[in-house]
Amino acid sequence: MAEREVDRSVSQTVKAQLALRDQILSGALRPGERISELQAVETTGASRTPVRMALVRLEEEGLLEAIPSGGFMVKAFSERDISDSIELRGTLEGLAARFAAERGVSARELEPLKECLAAIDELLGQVPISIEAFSSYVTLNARFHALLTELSRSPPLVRQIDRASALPFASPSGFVMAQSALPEAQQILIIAQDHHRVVIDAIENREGARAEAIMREHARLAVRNLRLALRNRTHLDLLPALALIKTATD
Amino acid sequence: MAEREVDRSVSQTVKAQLALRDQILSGALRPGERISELQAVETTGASRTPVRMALVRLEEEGLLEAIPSGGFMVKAFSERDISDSIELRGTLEGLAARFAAERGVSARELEPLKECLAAIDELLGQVPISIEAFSSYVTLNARFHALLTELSRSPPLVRQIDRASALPFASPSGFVMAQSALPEAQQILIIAQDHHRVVIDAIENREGARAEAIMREHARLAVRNLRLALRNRTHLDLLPALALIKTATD
DNA sequence: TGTATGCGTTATGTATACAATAAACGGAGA
DNA sequence: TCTCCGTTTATTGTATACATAACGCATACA
Repeated sequence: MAEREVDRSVSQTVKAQLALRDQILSGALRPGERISELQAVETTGASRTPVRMALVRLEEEGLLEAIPSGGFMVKAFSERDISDSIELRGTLEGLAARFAAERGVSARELEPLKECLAAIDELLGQVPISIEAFSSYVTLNARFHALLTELSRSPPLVRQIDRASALPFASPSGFVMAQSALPEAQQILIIAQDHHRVVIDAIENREGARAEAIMREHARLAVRNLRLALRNRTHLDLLPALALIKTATD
Repeated sequence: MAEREVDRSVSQTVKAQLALRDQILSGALRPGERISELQAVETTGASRTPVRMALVRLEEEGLLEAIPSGGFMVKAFSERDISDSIELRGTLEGLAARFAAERGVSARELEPLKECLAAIDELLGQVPISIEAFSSYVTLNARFHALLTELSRSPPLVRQIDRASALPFASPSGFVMAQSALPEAQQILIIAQDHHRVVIDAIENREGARAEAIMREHARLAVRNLRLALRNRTHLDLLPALALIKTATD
């Protein structure tokens, strides 16, 4: 046996999955590129079995695509794939918000969301917003969306929203990051924050339709601004942007 | 090596996945039950590696749940999980219908859908509907929904809808089957068929909002009737019903 | 010169052996 | 008799060997 350094604190499968995801998101593996198992074994430090398990998981996650003749390749996404994914996610979050409103949420359950809201308000108070504050915003925003999703009390829906977020740009953190280069960034964040406030209000008042509508609008804002960001920075390759997101959210 | 009968026409992984799914859907493996790899190896005829791959895929599919200490168990679903999944699916199909309407669909692309429609009309002409005709209906209905989904021209959305259908009752075939025991079954099918007709019309006339609304209504009909079916047959355990569906759709 | 065929190389699919961990059982002590 | 701890056993996680199929290259023939 090769003197492989084995880290026992985490399973080899998980280790391999994280390592490979990193490689994909960082652009080390380019879209369309075939992934060699042996190469993956070398770069991840795991052996072939866990590597294969990781590859299967990443395929189900949507980052990889099975090649009919065998093996996997990194999936390539068009701009439209990504904007569709954002809208898709918004639709699901809309459903979650409606469920929350219709099923009722206690004041106690809304507390953490309001804390998020307040924390974001504080960040947005700074003009102009610093890069560190922006990074905090990304984290808080992701937390807000996760908490909101949970309010639906619907495990299948929560699961589906998690899956829909696999495409990184579809995540709330993702689109926000894409906008960060724009001078209008702060205005966008202020509008998004208003959406957050409205959805909470709608849920408190048990207005399901309103809660749903605002989340869908929230996603449409994201799509519009993704388009804007891509237009303003024509050189912005999606993949490096993904790497940026990863750094910011970790 | 044991004299294992190896079927080379299909990969062992796929074979194991199909076999295990059958076991879950047929009720041979009950919800909450832990799946033993060794047992799965015996029942599927594949060896441990492909069995494990199949287990990972089924987990991602939502039929299995990973046990923290290792291994997998069959996931259990509440009635609400299932009705939520149906509504979830309806929401996604609504988005697909809207995309189709907004993005435009040629008459040629609508042709197969209209053929489906006509074939279903013919089946519904019989009063009362026979069990064989009902079985054909289930197949045609599933085909209609699949074709409709494709019209969205959005790979991420198609993928997500496929995933949402993993919970068998969430599939159009599923809920229909659950209703089959009811005397009102035929009336329900007639209403559903009307929905199908309306969504085609809306797409043809590029009325995105109307196309979306009718698909969501379609799902709500399904939820109402699932509830009704479950109430009328209190002894109806969900799992045996799944077995019924499987038989009908194969 | 272009194409087709065959062989060799390489990578994937599969099987199984080994290691490590968690559960179950039994025994001993309070 | 109940509880706690140790041992045993079973099951999962990992590694690797083997089989098989695909790809590429080279050579020969048209």
